[in-house]
Amino acid sequence: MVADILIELGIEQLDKTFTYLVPEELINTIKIGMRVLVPFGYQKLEGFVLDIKEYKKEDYDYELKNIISLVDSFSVLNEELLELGKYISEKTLCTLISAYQVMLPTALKARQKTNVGIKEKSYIVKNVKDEIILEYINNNKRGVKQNELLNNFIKNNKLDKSLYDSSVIKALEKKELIKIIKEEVYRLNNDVVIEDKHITLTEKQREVADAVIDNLNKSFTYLLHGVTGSGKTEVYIEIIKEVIKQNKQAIMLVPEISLTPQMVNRFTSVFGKRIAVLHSGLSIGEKYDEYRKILNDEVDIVIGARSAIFAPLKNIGVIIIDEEHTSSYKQDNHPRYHALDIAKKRSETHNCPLLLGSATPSLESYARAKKGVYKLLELKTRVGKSKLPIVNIIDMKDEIKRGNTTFSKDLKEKIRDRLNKNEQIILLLNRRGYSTFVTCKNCGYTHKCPNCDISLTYHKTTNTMRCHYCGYGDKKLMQCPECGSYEIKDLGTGTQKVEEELNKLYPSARIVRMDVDTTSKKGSHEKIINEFKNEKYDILLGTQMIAKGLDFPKVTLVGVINADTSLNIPDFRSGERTFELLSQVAGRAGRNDLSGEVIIQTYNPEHYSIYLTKTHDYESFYIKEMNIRKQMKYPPYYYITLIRILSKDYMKGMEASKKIKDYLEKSIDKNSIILGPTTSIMYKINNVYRFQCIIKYKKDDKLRGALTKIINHYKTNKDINVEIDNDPNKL
DNA sequence: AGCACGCCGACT
DNA sequence: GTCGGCGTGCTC
Repeated sequence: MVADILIELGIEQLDKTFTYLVPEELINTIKIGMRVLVPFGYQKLEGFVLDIKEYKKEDYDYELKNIISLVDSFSVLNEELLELGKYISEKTLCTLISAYQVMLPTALKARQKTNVGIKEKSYIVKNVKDEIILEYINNNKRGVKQNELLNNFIKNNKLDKSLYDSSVIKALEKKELIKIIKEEVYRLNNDVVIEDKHITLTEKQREVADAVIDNLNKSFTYLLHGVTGSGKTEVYIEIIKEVIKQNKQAIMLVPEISLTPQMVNRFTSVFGKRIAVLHSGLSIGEKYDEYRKILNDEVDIVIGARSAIFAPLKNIGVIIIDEEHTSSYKQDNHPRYHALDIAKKRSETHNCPLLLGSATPSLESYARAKKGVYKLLELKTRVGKSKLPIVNIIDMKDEIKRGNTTFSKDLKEKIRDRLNKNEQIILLLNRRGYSTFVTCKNCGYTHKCPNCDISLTYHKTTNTMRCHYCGYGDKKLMQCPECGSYEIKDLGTGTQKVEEELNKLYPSARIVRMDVDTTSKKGSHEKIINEFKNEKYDILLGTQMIAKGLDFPKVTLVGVINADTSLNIPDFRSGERTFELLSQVAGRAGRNDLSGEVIIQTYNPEHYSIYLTKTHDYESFYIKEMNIRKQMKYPPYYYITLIRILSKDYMKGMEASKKIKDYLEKSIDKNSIILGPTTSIMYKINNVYRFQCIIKYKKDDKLRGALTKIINHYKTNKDINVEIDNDPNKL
C-alpha cells in the first residue's frame, strides 16, 4: 500500500502530492483526510493523506519512503472538505495545501507546532461496591476527611478531583477504594438557560420564513432585504427550528466577533447547548474544542465568522449569512475566498437553501435578486412599536464658519438633551488614534511612515506617532525636520481626540471608546458591549465596529462625526460603503419604544450616498449607484480581477507590471478591458512597492489560463511577487 | 521551507 | 592552494 501525501509547505513548487509506503502497522488505520508525519528530504513534515492505493513498483523509478506515523486517530478532512479544497485552489489560484489549511482550525492544520490537545478533567469514581465503602466508613473512626469524600458517593457517582486534598485521595487510591478517571472537557462553556420566549412572528416574518421552509430540500439562494430592526433574527431562528426538526444542521455566519456573543446568547436561549461557536476571538484551544464538538456530532448549529463556513457538519439543512454585504466575508489575504461563494457550493452539495440577510444588500446580491437568480424576500417595517429613526444631515461647511469643528451645534445640544433624559448615545468616527496626520504649518511637511506611503497617526495615550499599516512607531515631532519651524499642527480627528473633547464638553458623562486600540484584549469587545448595554456608560464612541447589528434599546441618538471619511477613499465601492455604514449605524437608534434620532455631519450633504440615508431609501440608492456602475463598467455589470505586483525594487516592479500587461493584452479575450499598470493607492507598504493591473470582463474563457501562466512564471522569481484577487474588496 | 551541490573571489 | 559567498535545484 502507498499513500499520496500533500506536504504542509505552502509554496507553488510543492503544490503536488508525494507518494509514501504505508507501513504494515498503519494499513488498517490510515484513512484519506488524515494528517501524517513523513520524511521529506532532510526534514520531517506533516501532510494530508489525499489517496491510498496499491503499490505498483513499476510506477516509480525511485525508492519510496515510509510514512513515519499518524498525527491523529481520525480524518481532519472529510470527503466534502477535500473536494471543497480543490474548488478553492482552482477558483482563487492558491496552492491546494493553503486551501486545506484555511479550512481547519489552527490546532488541526498540518504542522502548526501548536500542540493543542484535548483538555481533560480528573474525576474520582468508586472502585468497589457501595457496601464495602460503607463498611470502610464505619470502621474508619479517625479519617474525617476520607469519610467526607466517601460519603459524597452516596449522592454522586463521580467527584471533582480538584475539590479534594491530594493526600486523602492518594490514601484511598492506595487502598483501592477509589480510582481516578479523566474525561474530556470543553474549554468554552456556555452555561445556558433555555427560555424560549415563544415569540410569535409577525405576518410578514411568517411569510418570509415560510418561503424558505417550504423549500428546505432544494439548493437555492434567497436574499432577505429587511430594514434595521425588522426582526431578521427571528426569521432565522424559525427556519433553523424547522431544519433541526428534520434532523439536519445549520450554519449561521455573522460578520464580526463583536456580534457573535449577542447572536450566540440569542440562539442558546432558544436552542440550548447544541451550538458551536467559531470566530477569531477564541483561543486556539477553544476553537479546537468547538471544532471537535462538530466532528463528534454534538451540535446542530454552528455560529461564527467567515471561516465557520467550513464547519464539517454532515447534513446541512440551511446556511444563513447575516449582514451579507459585509466585506469581511471575503478573506483579503492568501486564499482569497469569499464565504458567500463557498456557501453556494455547499448549498449545492447538501441540497439546502442559502439565505442572505441584510438591511443594505451588496449591489451584486440585490441585482441578482432583481434578476431572479436569487429569490428576493422583504421586511419593510420594524417590528413592534419602534419606527425607523429620523435622520438629520448637517452641513459642516456652515458649522465651520461658526467655529464648530468636531461637533455641530445640533449634535452638541442633542447629546446634552439625551444625557439629561438618561438615554444613551452612540457616536461613530471611522478613524482611530488622536489626530490623523501631523503637518508643519510653515513648510507643509507631513510626518510619514518611513516604510509605507502613509501619514502617521498621533496616539496621545502612548504619545507616539503610529503607522496603522506596518505598526511603525516614532516619537511625536516637536520641530519640523525640513525647515526647523516649531509650528507643528495636528490635523484630522481620531476617536481619542473626540473622547477628550467629549470629556471637556460633558464632564459628568460616562464615555467608553471602542476601537482597535481598546479591544485588543480577549473578551474586551464583549465587555464594552455588555457594560454599555447595562447602562454603565452614557456614550459609546467608536469606529465602524460599533455600526453593525448591535441592539441597545436605550440608544435614542446616533451621531456620525464625519460621514466623509469613507466617501473620500478612491474606490468604486466607496459610495456603497458609505451608504451602508450610515444606514447601519443609523439603525442602532430607536430600537425600542423610545424613538430614535440620527445626526450625520458631512461636508458633502448633496452626495446621494449621504442624503438618501435620510429617507432610508435603499431602492433609490441602488438605482443611482447601478447607473454609475454601468457607465464605469464596474461590478455587478463587469467582473473585476486585480493583479498586484509587489517588489522591493521600484524599477523591477514597474518592468514586471508592464510585461504582465503586455502578456495579458495578447492572451485574453479582446472584449476584456485591461487597466494599468499603475502604482497602487498606497504605493509602498513595509518597504515593498506595489503596482497593479485591473481587468474588467464579462465573460473571458482565456483569463483563468493566462492568470495561471503569470503565477507560474513568477513563482520562482525572488524579486517579484504577484498576487491575484478575483473580485477584490478594495482596488 | 531547508539543505546540499556547485562554481567564483580573498585569505590562513 | 582552500574557505565560504549565495545562486540553483531537489525533496516521494
